[in-house]
Amino acid sequence: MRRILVTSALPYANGAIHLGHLFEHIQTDIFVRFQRMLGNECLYVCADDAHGTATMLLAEREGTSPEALIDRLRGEHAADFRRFHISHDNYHSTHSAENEHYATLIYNRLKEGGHTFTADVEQLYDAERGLFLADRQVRGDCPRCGAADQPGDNCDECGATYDAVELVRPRSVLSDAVPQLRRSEHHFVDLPQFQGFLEDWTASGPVQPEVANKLAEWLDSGLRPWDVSRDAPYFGFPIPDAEGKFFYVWMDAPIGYMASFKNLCDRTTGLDFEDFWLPQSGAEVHHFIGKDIVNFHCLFWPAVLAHAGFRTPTRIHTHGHITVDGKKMSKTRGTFINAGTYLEHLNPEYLRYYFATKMSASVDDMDVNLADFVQRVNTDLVGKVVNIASRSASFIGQRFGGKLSASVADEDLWAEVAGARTALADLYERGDVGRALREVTALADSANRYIAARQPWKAINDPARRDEAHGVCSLGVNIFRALVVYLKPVLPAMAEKAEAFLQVPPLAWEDAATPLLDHAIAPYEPLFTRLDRKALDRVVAATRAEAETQAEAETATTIGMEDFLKVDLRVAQVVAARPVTGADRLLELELDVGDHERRVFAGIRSAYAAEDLVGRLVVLVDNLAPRKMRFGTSEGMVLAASHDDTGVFLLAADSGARPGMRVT
RNA sequence: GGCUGCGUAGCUCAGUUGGUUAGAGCACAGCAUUCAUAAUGCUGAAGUCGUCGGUUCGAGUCCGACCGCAGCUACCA
Repeated sequence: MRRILVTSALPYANGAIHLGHLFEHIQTDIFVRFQRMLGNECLYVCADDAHGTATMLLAEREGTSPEALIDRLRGEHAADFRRFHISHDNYHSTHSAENEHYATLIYNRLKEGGHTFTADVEQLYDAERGLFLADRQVRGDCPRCGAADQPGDNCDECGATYDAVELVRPRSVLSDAVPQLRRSEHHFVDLPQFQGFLEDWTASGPVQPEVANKLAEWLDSGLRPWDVSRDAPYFGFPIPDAEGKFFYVWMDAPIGYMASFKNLCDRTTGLDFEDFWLPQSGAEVHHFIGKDIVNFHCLFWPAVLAHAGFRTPTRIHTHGHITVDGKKMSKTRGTFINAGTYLEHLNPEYLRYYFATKMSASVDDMDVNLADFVQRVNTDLVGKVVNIASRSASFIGQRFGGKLSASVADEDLWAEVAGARTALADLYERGDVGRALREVTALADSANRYIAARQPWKAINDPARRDEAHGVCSLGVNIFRALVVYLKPVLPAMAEKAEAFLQVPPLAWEDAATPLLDHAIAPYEPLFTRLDRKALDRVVAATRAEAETQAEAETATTIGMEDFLKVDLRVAQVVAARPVTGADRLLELELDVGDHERRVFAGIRSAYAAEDLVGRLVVLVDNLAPRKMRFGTSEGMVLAASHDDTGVFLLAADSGARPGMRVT
């Protein structure tokens, strides 16, 4: 028996559980349930990632304490997962006594081992809010290309990477204040020391090949020391012997896996933390993560563990991201679907099944397609697999006293179905769940073909062929039972209903090897109903509505007339327009504003051809501060309406308006 | 910008080390069937394998450039 500890990445405590979290947890849960069906000891722990500036600021905005906020969210998250049948053995929090213990212990051991140091860092400080700003919390002009309003780590326009302190005209996204440069002492883990260790570890096979390539890139370019401290105010654990310093959230987040497990051990007899986490442990540790957090799990985490006296992970299973209809999940498109919204309208097992059909051992992204979702569930699952039980069982109940035949009617077919369990187990073990489900569907096809060929509905009325019909229908039920075994990691609730129908104890993997003979079953009741496309549309509509409510709440602050009048809006006529070479989205416009002219770069090239604009009347923000761009200086802004990806629509003045007229 | 991947029928995907006419499921069309939750079976149509160029007797597969998508680029988490 293998002893296996499994984790999913910790959801962050600043929002609800959505499709992305669900994909990962469903993937993990399928692995876990499969291992348990094999008879392995498999423990599955997770937690909320509670620390960091983001939770602190969200709590402040909601007028509550960080502790109250994270408690509330942890409760919501755990409930959402439970309703999706995610079988966590423990769902803890990184803001816990266990986590503080291990974070401190690990840090101290790294320090004692000479793997840490301190150094002064110059960082931008928001004096208005009284805190240091992360790179993404500062925006300004790109120091290389001059593009306006770029984040503090790299430029979206030209792709340059830089430090936030290099930004031209920086401002804080929290308060809009101009940040000050301040010096602060930070604590580092000396990652370059672990270069050789990580090269060996990566090569020893715990990650997928694509991930190994990515890691090789980082290792080849040389590791840099890892800054693991943050200045107060910060919501996190204090660093020992360092006044006003806290552990960076990514320092204590993976340790949260250990803490959650420790918390489970403390209330479970016979479960020992050290059996799983000491270097000589014979147990396995598996992490399931998204490709966006590979660096934390495959560089920092194993290095930190190994140098603090713990074992390293057995395997890190990295998955790709989800797109919906080819695009990133989006609130305005209604595809940023929260777990709670989904559950109001649909059975969670539909989603488990559909996601499962998409799972593979690679890190490819997966496209979720709503039409495909409906079709997969209805055709493959209901139409093929469940249909086998449905079309066989009624005869067993009505004509054969609810009893299955005493022998197998077609040994070859049964051998095909029962014999698939080895290959299927291998696919589940490797994480190739989508392929496993395709195999299961193919087995269902074989069964349906067999039943159609033998026509039990005709044979049953011929006394000479009555036994044959009994045998065919009984084999149908037995094949269905084997398929339920194969699907049970994906569809635990359906499997439970099937077990009641079959009148058997909980099915284990090896039960697929032996048929039920001369066995009484219960009357058949529909096990799984079809997925209604309208219900799915309601989920999308509800999601879109939530997004709109939220957007309104964010912009509904009223302003006085005096604020509005600060904006000098003018009618302007397009004198000349041309595309900007080197920029995909920009048009350069020359505008007549009555007594003066303006040159403006407008991001409307996707919607308007330059020649069509000449002569048009537009509305211009005349007193907008000039912006230096890569291609020149833009002296104003032309007003246009836009919503998400529906397009850009210029505002126009009706005929009769003259260039230079004030717009109020 | 650099990097890791991906781009194959309307949709979702398979295509092992380059080897004959490129596969599956779904959707679609026709036929059959009626036991089954309009569920099943058979047949069919559908692809310049992102674009351009190269290597080779031979390229979906190898190489290069470009386009598109996703992610990373270490202080968003």
